[in-house]
Amino acid sequence: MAASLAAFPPAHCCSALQLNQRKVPPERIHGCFFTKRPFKQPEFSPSHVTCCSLRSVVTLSESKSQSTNDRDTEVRRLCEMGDLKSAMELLLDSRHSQLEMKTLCSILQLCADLKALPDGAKVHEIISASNILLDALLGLKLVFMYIKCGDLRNGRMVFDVIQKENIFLWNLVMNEYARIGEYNECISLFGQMLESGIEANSHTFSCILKCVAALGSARDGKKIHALVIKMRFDSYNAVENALITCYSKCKNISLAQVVFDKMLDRDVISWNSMIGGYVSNGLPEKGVHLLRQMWFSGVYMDLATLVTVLPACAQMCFLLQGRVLHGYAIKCVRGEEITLNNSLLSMYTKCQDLDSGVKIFSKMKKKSVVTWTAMISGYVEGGQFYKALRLFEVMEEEGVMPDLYAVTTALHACACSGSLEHGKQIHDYIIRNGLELHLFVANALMDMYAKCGSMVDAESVFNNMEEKDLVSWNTMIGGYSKNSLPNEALSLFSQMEDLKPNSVTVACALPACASLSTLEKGREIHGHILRNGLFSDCYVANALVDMYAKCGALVLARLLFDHIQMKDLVSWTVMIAGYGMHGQGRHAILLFNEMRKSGIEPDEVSFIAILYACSHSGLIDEGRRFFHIMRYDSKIEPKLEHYACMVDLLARAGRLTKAYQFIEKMPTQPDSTVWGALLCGCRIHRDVKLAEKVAEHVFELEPENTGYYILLANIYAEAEKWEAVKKLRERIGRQRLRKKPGCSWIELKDKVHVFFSGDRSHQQAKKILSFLERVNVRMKKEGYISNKRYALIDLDDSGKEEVLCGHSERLAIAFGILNLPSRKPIRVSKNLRVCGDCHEVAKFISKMVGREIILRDSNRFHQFIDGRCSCRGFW
DNA sequence: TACGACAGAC
Repeated sequence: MAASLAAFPPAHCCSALQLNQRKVPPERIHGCFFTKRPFKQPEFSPSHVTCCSLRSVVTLSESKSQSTNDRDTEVRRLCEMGDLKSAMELLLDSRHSQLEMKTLCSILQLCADLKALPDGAKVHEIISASNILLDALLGLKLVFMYIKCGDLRNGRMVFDVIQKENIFLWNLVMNEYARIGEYNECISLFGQMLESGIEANSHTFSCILKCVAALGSARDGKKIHALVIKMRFDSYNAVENALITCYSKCKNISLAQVVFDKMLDRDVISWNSMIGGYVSNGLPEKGVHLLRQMWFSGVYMDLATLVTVLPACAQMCFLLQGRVLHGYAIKCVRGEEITLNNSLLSMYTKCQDLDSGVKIFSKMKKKSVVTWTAMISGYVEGGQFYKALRLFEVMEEEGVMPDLYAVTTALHACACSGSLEHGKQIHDYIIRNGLELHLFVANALMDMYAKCGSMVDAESVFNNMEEKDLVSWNTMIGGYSKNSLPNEALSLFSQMEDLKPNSVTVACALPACASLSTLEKGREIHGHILRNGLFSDCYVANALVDMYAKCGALVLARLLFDHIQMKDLVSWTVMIAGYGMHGQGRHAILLFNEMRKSGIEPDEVSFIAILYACSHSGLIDEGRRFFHIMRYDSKIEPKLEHYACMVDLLARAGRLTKAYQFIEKMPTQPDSTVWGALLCGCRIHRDVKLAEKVAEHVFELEPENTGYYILLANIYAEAEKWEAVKKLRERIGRQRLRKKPGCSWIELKDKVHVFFSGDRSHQQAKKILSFLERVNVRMKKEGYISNKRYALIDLDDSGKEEVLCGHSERLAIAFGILNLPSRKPIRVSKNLRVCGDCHEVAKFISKMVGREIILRDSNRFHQFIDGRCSCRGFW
C-alpha cells in the first residue's frame, strides 16, 4: 500500500490539514450552488463520445448493404425493448456480416442490464471472431458487461489490452476491486492510472478513500487528502464525506472532525458520517450531541441517521432518547423496514428493555440473519441463555443460515451459561460450514471453551488458528488465569513476541502472578505498564494493586492504590481485601469507611472483603456491625459467602455454639463452605464432639473434598485420638480419595522452586536438611518442644519429627534463607493451610537469622518478624 | 455510465 501510494505525483503542500485552507470555487462566489464541478476539471462527456462513435459508424457503414443496415436497426430496436433473446438470434444470424459498433454496444449494454453473462460472452466471441477492432468504446462496453455480470477476471483481461483513456473505465474496474475487498489491487491501479496521465475525478477519490478506510491507515488517508485538495476536489460533498468516513475508520476522529467542521454545506450524509464516526470510535455521547446540532441546523434525519445513532443510545443506555427516535421513525421515516427494526430491537435489548425488543422481533414480517442475531444477543444480555440458544435453533429450522455474527453470538450464550455441550454442537456446525478459520469465530470459540472450563479445547482451537490477533492471546491468557492455570498463563504471556501486550493482556496476566505470588514476574509486568502508559486503565491499576497485595507487598499495593486517579468500587475492594488477608482488619475498616465517605456504595463483594478482614483480625463486634449495615443500610441480601464469613468470625473467636445456632437460623440451605468454617473453628478451639457433628454435614455436601477429611483427622490427631484417625483414614481409602499433596514454592531470580512434602529431590536437598537440623538443635536448646500433634501420623516421636522436618513450607523457607541476599524478605507460598508446627518454626527462624519471612497459605498471609507473626493466632 | 452515511459478534 505504502509503495503504491509513494508513486503518486507529489502533493506540493505536504500536509492535508495545511492544504485544507481551500479556495472557494468561483461558482460559489457567484452564488450558484448547483454546479459544484471545479474548473479545469476534465470530465467524460457522454454526448461527445456518442457524436464520435456515430461519426465512425457513418464512415464504417457507407460501404454496407441496405440489408445490414436494416438488421442493425432491428437488433437495436429489440435491445431497446429488452428482448435479448431475439436480439441474440438476429445477431447470430448476421455472423458473417459485420454489425455496426453502435449495435454491438447496445446488445452488450442489455446483457449487462440483464446480467446475462453467457450471452455477453457470446457477443465477445463474435467480436473476436469477426476481427472487429476493439476500440476504446467497444472495449469499455465489454469490460462494463463483464463487471456488471460479476466476471471480473474476463473484464480485467479485456481492460488490460484496450486503450485506457477513459476515467469511467478506470473507475469501473477500481470500484469492482474495492467492492470485492481487493483494496490493494484497487490502489495499485490508481497509481498506474495517475502515472499514465489520466486525471482522477470525484468518483475515483470516493473509491480510493473507501479502500484506504478499509485498510485503516490514517497516514495514507492524509496522502490522498492532500491529493484531493491539490486537485481541487475538496468542494465535492461525496469526496468530503468519504474523507470523514475514511479518517473515522482509520481511528483518527479529530481529522474527520476537521474535515466536517470546514465543510460549507453539509448534507445529511455528512452529518450521518460524522455521527457514525463518533459512535464507531467509542464516543457515543459526542454522536448524540451532534445529532442534536444536526436537528437544530435544520437537516432532517433519515433512515441512515437513525440506524447510526440508535447504537449510541444503546451503548449509553439512553432508553428515553431511543424511544423518542422510535417515535420519529414511525412518523417521519420511510425506507427499508428491516434495517431500522434491527437497530431498534438491538437498542431496546441493550437498554435492558427486553420486552420491547421481543415485541419488535415478533411483529417483524421480514427477518434477516441480523434480526435473529440481535434477538439472540438480547436474550443473552437479559440473562435468558436457554431462550437464546433455543432461538438459534429456531433460526436454523426456519432456514436462515447463521453467519459469523450469529455463531459468535450463540457461542457467547454458551460461554455465559457454561453450556459446554451446546458449545461443542455449535463448534461442529462451524466446522461443517467452514467458518472455523475466521478470526472472530475462533476467538469466540476459545472464549466459550475457557468460560466453560475446558482449556484443553481452547488450546486446540488456539493452536490451529492460521491468524491470531491480540484478542486471541488475551482470551487464552485470561482463560488460563481464570481456570487456575497460572503457570500456563504466564508461559503464554512470555511467548508473545510479535504482538505487544495491551491493557487487557496485562490485566489478564497479573492475576496469574497474584495467584502464584511471583513478585518478580509481577514487577516485570509493572515495568511494561509504566513504559506503555497503561496504569491509567482502571482494570490494570486494580489488577496491579491486587497482585502486590497477594504477593505480600502490602505497602507497595497501598502506594499504588493512592496513585489511582479514578478509584472505582473494585479498586477499594481489592485494597480492603488486601488488608484483610494480611490480618490488618483495622486498616481495612478505615478504608471501607473512607470509601463510603467518598460516595462509593459497597456491593456484595466489598462486604465479603470487609467481613473476611474482620474475621481474620478477630474483630467480632465490627464484623457483626458490617453484616447489619449490609442487610439494613445497603439492602443487600446476604449470600452464602457472607454467612460463611460470619460463621468464621464467630467460630474463630471461640463462640462455637453461637456459630452453630447462626447456621441453623440461616434462611437458605448452608453449603460446605459455611459448615467448613465452623469445622475450622472446632479445630482452633479443640471441640472434637462438635467437630464430628459438623463434619458429617460437610462430608454429605462435598464428599470428594479430601481437605475436610484431613481437617477432621487433624482435630483427632491434636486430641491424640489415634483410633479415630485410623478409622477416618480407612474411610478415605474406601472412598478412594487422595489427599491433595502439600506444596510450597519460592521465587529465586527468574525461577520458581517448588517443594513437596518430604521432597528430597531438590539439588540443594542436603544443604536444606542440614540447615533445618541446625535449627532443630537450636530450638531444642532454647526449650522449644516440637508440636508433634501436627504430624497426623501415629508414629513414634523421632519418626514424627522427621515428617515435620520435611513439610514443604519449611523446605522452601530454608531454601530461601540459604540462597536469597540477606536484605531480602523470604516470600513463600503454600497451596494448603500452613501447618501449626511449621508456623512455630517460621517464627523461630525469623528471630534466629533476623530475617523477615512472608508466608502465604491458601487462606491468608503470615508475616514473621523477630519471632512474631502478623496473624496473631487468627488463622 | 457511477461516488459518500447505516444494524448483529470475540
